[in-house]
Amino acid sequence: MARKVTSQDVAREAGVSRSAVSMVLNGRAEGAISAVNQKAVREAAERLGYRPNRIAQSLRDQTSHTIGVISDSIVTGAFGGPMLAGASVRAAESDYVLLVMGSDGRTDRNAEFIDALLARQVDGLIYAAEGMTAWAPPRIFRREPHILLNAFDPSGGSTGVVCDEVEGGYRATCLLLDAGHRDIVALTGTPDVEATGRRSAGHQRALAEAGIRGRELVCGWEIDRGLDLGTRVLEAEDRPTGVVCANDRVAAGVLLAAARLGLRVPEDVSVVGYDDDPNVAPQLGLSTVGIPHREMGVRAVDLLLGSLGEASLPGGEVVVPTPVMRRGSVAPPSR
Amino acid sequence: MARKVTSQDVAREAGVSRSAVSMVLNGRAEGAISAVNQKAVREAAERLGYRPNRIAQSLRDQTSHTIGVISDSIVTGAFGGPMLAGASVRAAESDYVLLVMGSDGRTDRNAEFIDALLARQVDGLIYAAEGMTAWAPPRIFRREPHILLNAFDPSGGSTGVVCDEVEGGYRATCLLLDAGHRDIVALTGTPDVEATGRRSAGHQRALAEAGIRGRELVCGWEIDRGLDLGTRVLEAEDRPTGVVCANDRVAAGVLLAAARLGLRVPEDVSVVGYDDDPNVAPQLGLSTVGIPHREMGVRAVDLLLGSLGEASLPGGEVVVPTPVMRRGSVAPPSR
DNA sequence: CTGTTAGCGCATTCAG
DNA sequence: CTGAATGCGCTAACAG
Repeated sequence: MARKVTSQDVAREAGVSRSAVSMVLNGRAEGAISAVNQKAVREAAERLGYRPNRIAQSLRDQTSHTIGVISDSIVTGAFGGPMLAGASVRAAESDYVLLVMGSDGRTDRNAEFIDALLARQVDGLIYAAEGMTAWAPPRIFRREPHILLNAFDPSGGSTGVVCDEVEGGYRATCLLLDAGHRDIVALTGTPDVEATGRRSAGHQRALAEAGIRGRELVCGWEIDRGLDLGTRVLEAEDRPTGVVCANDRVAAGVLLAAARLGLRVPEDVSVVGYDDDPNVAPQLGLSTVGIPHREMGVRAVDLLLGSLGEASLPGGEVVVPTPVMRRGSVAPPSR
Repeated sequence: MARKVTSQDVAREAGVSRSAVSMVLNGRAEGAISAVNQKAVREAAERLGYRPNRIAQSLRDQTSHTIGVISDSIVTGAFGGPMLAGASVRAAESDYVLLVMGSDGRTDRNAEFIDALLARQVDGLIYAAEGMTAWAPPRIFRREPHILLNAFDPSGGSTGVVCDEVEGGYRATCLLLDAGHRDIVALTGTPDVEATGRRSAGHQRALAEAGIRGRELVCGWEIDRGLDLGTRVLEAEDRPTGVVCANDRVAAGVLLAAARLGLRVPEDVSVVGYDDDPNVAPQLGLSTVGIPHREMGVRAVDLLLGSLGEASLPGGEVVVPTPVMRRGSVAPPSR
């Protein structure tokens, strides 16, 4: 921290007192400071490039205008970014700033991180996860205003902003159903991930409403798994007319499998992804269900900031809707 | 900021003065405070859960132990994350914390962000970019200790941490050359991106050393472009035996194209990617050149922190080497 | 209308 | 060995 200009400097330059400077610059001058002096203060501040020291303000006001973000994974994949961006921009709008600590996998360091954040007097805490996770906030975390982002408290005590995975699973399947498909295979993610079960529930509901039974195969999350299982499913006797995938990367794998087998998409088989992965879905023309990461980040900061004022958070899950993206990978079945 | 326990509270609890507390907790107690009192202080601090208020410390020490990170894009893609993670972890090691502001594309807000950061008395500034970019730091930025991450100052005045793109392009091509390929096509990125030219230079050098001429086709960065150009290149009369791609997504597109054309990889054609994209390359078994994002983040913080002490930054580019990843997508040519 | 004072929490003098 | 005093930069209350 180099030598900075203080309100004292401005006061001297303008020939007034420090409190006069403070009042003028904080809009508390009306009916208190003469117009000439107000002008003098403003000009002096401008000339000197005065910027109030927020550290000093924080100490005095007992509020740091700072939110601590902690995560063991946000900083790893493609989705943490937009979430952070949403949070950062929303925070900036309210003149807040994000203090970010990411351990990139070492969850054992979380306690240490929370400590560092609290020592810096953050006004609130966000725990953010890359993929939807159950996370039980430790007591030290719960004692501060806090919210979970893309995570939920299994005990339901803390509030978590998540997207509507059940509805998402439902909508993904409807993409196929609405086009007339009756023979559908779902390539699901791994059961260790919470979202897998929820999407599956939505999927089953959609199937039930249509009065048909589908097949679910545990696949995983990566493109090579999509290639493997996609190949197996598409070269079988009972080849389905539509495939819903765990995510867009898996769907890309299925596209690859179809290509190798000489099958056209969507003429011979329709494919639906999940995530609306910005690196995959638009380029491949994948119909998919999006996860509004950015919006979730905005929402979390919104709620957290709100809870700083009065309304305390209700607990449980705040559900953000999942948008359906219709692109070219779905068509009516040919048989 | 809820009611917090202060050093005053600890002093009262331990029955000593505030200065005694300060000395004990800062290791300045030897030969100054009696052992009994030292113990009393430590226990009282523990019991009360005392955590020194870093805002107050900052005000006093004139150093916030905080680094401002600003970016218009880091928060968007898959690579900003690891960079941030490296930076965050390295900073934490030195008891620093990252204040992150990402505009997610709105570069016009940078000035506003820098202001917010400076008002918070950050000790240093990092400008981070998702993909290597030229960025001329504004004066207000240059006045503080600063460094660019995955970016460089066209004027060379400021220091930027970048990876060795020329060498990367060289190595990518060598992957093919070393396997015996003599008929190579390069699918390059768009010329607006600095990395494109650098990789191309390395590519040409490798070709020249091998005494052969290759073909370069401007392709772009997305999987659909790889599919398009891959198809065109692979179905042509003069089909090459090896293809080097702008990145792993393009390579995935080429793989798709090969599959559709009934060509096997690597038997019929070898493919090399770039980036070592964690979502693509390992799963597809892509031989590729990695970009050490995490390491770059570490390096930037390292240098910045170092420059806070004494040694000022040299200016120009600090180049981090690019690792070669050999996987299964390259084999000797069949003809 | 303006200037002075006090105190946010801390670490460092300097007297005792 | 310890306690009181000082100042970091700011704003609100209060006295002039």
